[in-house]
Parts: sequence; structure tokens; C-alpha cells
Amino acid sequence: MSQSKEKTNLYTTGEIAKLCGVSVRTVQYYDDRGVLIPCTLSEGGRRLYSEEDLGRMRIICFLREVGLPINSISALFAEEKPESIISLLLEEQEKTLREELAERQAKLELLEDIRRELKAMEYFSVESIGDIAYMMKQKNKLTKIRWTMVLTGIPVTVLELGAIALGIAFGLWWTLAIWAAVAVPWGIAVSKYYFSHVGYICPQCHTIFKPTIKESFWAYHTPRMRRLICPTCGRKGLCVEVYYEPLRKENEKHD
Amino acid sequence: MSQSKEKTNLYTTGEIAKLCGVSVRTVQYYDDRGVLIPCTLSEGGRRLYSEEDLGRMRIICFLREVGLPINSISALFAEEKPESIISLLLEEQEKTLREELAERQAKLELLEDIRRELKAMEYFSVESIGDIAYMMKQKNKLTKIRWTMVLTGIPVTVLELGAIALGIAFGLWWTLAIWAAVAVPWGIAVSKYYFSHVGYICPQCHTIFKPTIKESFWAYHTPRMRRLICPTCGRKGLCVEVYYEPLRKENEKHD
DNA sequence: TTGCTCCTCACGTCACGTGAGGTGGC
DNA sequence: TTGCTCCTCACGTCACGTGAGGTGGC
Repeated sequence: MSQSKEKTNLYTTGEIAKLCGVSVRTVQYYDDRGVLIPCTLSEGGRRLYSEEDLGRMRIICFLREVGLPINSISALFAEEKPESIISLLLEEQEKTLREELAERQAKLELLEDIRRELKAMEYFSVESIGDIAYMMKQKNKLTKIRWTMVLTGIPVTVLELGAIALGIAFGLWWTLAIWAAVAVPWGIAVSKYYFSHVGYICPQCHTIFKPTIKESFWAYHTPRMRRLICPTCGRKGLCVEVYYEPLRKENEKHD
Repeated sequence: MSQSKEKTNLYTTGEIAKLCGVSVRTVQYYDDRGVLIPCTLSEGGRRLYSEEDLGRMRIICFLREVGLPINSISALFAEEKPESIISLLLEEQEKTLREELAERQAKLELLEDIRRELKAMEYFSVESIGDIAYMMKQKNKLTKIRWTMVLTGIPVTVLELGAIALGIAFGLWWTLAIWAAVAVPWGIAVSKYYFSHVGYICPQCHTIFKPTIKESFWAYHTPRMRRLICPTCGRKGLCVEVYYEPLRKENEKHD
């Protein structure tokens, strides 16, 4: 954009740089890349820019501020009808920026999860990061298994409530016996299923192990952890529960 | 993280890569950078990784996922007490990510402003980008000037309302004469001030010009534009109003 | 003549991707 | 023996920053 009062004087590299808030090197680089070639050179080979060049530089700097790559800017100026593609370029750039935003956002959330987990640990080492990584990755699977348990539990609970209701209302307490006949095998089956799909991470030696069902069943636990003895290092203490697939054949490759 | 059932077998580069979801080249690169050096080499010079190496690789990959640079990861492992600096590293990384987010956000907003302005233009060229850039940069200054006008107008308006009130209540209509005696010079002063601080961008030749006050004052206008004749190219039409400093001496440098 | 500006190489950045040309291992 | 994997260079990426060593221009 020229200022109407200005004469058609020439600018040096440094002047252009200062006027546009960039380094001299940047101005030189734009010449190398061919986006902004000075209209003249001095006798000594110094770059001289016209008013028009300054306007173009201002446009380039503005487009660079929104993150448009130099190639795109060059392409824009190279076009006979720049107006036709400018909207497309800007639209693409907007998409790119949104993707980059989403990416950082995801990283940030992951980072916050890690920091939260680390804070929650009574003691941790670098290997704990590996444990956390494993936990995060298998989190969905674990949640799924827990939901499966809850859902299969619903009919059993309904049966129980029905039996109690019949007992209270009509004294038909034998219905509770039916409930028990269903509930006990269900409980055993569900426990087997559950414990065959989970493992525990030892916070000391960082191995994942599968205790026996008996051991698991009676151990003190919270929703996320269980007090167990690690078979590898012998440590007894709270271990985080994670999804861990049923044992496979020895020679089978894990993906 | 090792799996307790696994024997201490060795992994090849490709296996490590597959298990961690990265390329072979990445595994090799981590060796070059010294973050993950294979525990042994085969007779033929191929990299062989232990179970422990795999665990370390998993940690590295997880930390890379949150964007930690390899230098930081190296530093982390090099520390005798990694736990002491891990929280700091993660905190720093969180800051970095937040900064990057803010940066993209700013670019995105700028981009949306450009696209909105371009859409609003009845016809545009590449140079219109320069006009928009100028508008955006001077937007704050223009807003400030407009507010200044509004604020100095308040006492005048109060005076007017007071005069009218006195006129209605007590028939003291001469107070309106006092108001007029203040309001007219105020209007002239304010107009002068205002028009000396704004300019208009010609959408055809992209120069900024300052019309005479008389010309400006009576021209058709909207809150953002005014119908004027460009002194450079002679075009008559709506021109966007922008902040434009009062004329300075010819030899004075503009920053 | 003295500062200051500007010039041209040319390397460095960051985490790999992508060949090229050659070999190990089942 | 044949595929397949893996090896080591080594260049390319992106927009400059940062010297080095030399010169133009007031």
C-alpha cells in the first residue's frame, strides 16, 4: 500500500526490514526464494526496493503471519488471477491451523493425564511413565470390560429384587433360592471372565502379572488398585489394575 | 514394561519398530542420537534389543507423543535421579504446548478476520490483502479515536438535555442558545480532529488518501466506509476508513 | 577516513523420510 | 538359492539465525 504523498524513492534492505518488522536476513531470503525480488540493484550490487515492492512485502508479511508457507505465497503471486485461488489458499490454511490446534490439544490432554497420574503415585521412577503409557492405552478396553460386567449384572439384580418383592408381598421366599441358584454361578463366571482379562502392574519392577483368582478376589482393593504380591520382585503393595489379555500360546507373537 | 511370562529374548529393529508403532528409521535414529542404544549387536552388525530396551523405547515413544524433544528425553535418562526433573520437564512442555496453542489461535483469528473482510468486499485483488493488513493493524487506534469523540460528546449532550429540560419546565429556552454556542464550536473542533486522524483506502489503487473536511463531511457513509473520489486514480466509490496520522514534514522518516 | 550497512557463502536447526547401494539371516 | 530385513551413507525438509570475511555508501 503506497502512501499518496510519498515520492517514488527506493528503499534499502534494512529499510524494508524495519518497515515490515522482520530481519534483514528475511528480506534477503525472500529474494532468494523469489517471492520478493528487488526492482533494481545499486552499482555496488545492493538490493533496492520500490514503493510497490514495499507494498508487496507488507502483503507477504501479513500472509506469513497467518502461517501461509512461502511456496503458497509465491504461487499466489504467480497466478494470473490471484483472486481466484486466494480464498482456497486461506481456507486450506484454516484447516491446517485447526488440525495443528487439535494435535496440540491432544498432546496437552495426554500430558495432563500423565502429570495427574504421576502426582497420584506415592513413589515413581522413569519406568512409571511406561506403566502410565500402558494404562492410558488400555484404558478403553478396561472400561469396556467393566461395563460388560455391570450390564450382565442387571438381570441378576432384577431377579434379586423380584425375589425379595415376592417374599415380602406373598411370603414366597423360595424365589430367593432360585435367585441364588442363578447368582452364584453368575458371580463365579463373571469373576473368572474379569480376572482373566485384567493384570496388575508392579510399581517397583514394572512387570504386568496375573495373580490367581483366589488371591485377587480376597485382596484389599480400590476401584483402580489392588494389594497384591508381585511374583517377579516379591513386593507386596497396591498395584494398578490394567487390561491384560488372557495368556496365549508361548510361541505366539504379540502384535 | 516387560511381560512376566516372556523369556529374555532379543528384538530386531523391525520388531521394536512394529511394537512401538514407529518406523525402522526412527529406531535407528534413536540409536544415533543415543537415547536408545541396542544392548547387543549381532555378528553381522544388526541391532538387537532386550526386553528392557523395549520398555525404554515405549517410554521414549510416549514422551515423544506429548512432544518432548529428544534432547530432553536423553537428559532425563542421563540424570541419576530422573524423578527429580521429570515433573519440571513435563511442566515446561505443558507451557510450551500452551504457547503454541495460543499462537495458532491468534493466527486462526487473524485468518478468519481476513476471510471475513475479503468476503465483504465487492471486488478484491491481492493488494486488498495489504489494505486489510493495514486496517487490522490500525484498528485499535481508530477505535480509540472514535471513543474519544463519543466521550467528549457526553458533556455536550448533557448540556443539551439540561437546556431542553429547563425549557420545558420553566420556559427558559435561552439555555438552548448557550448549548448551541458550545455545541457548534465543539462540532467543528471534533470534526477537524477526527478527519485529521483518519484516511481512506482506495480499493482500486490501494493508496491511502485524505480528502478535504468539506468533502468528507457531506459524503454518503456507513460506519466503516465513505463514498469519495480517489485523488490518485480518480475512482469514485466507497472507501474504507482507517486510522491515518496527520501529515508530517516531508523529510521525516516514517517508522 | 571511519562507522555502519549490506553482500555472499555456508553451516545449523529438528526428527525423521526417502532413496541408493550393499549385505545378513531364515 | 531366494525374498525379506537390515545396514550405512547422505540428501531433503522449512524459514530463517548466526557467524565469517569482505565491501559499498554516507
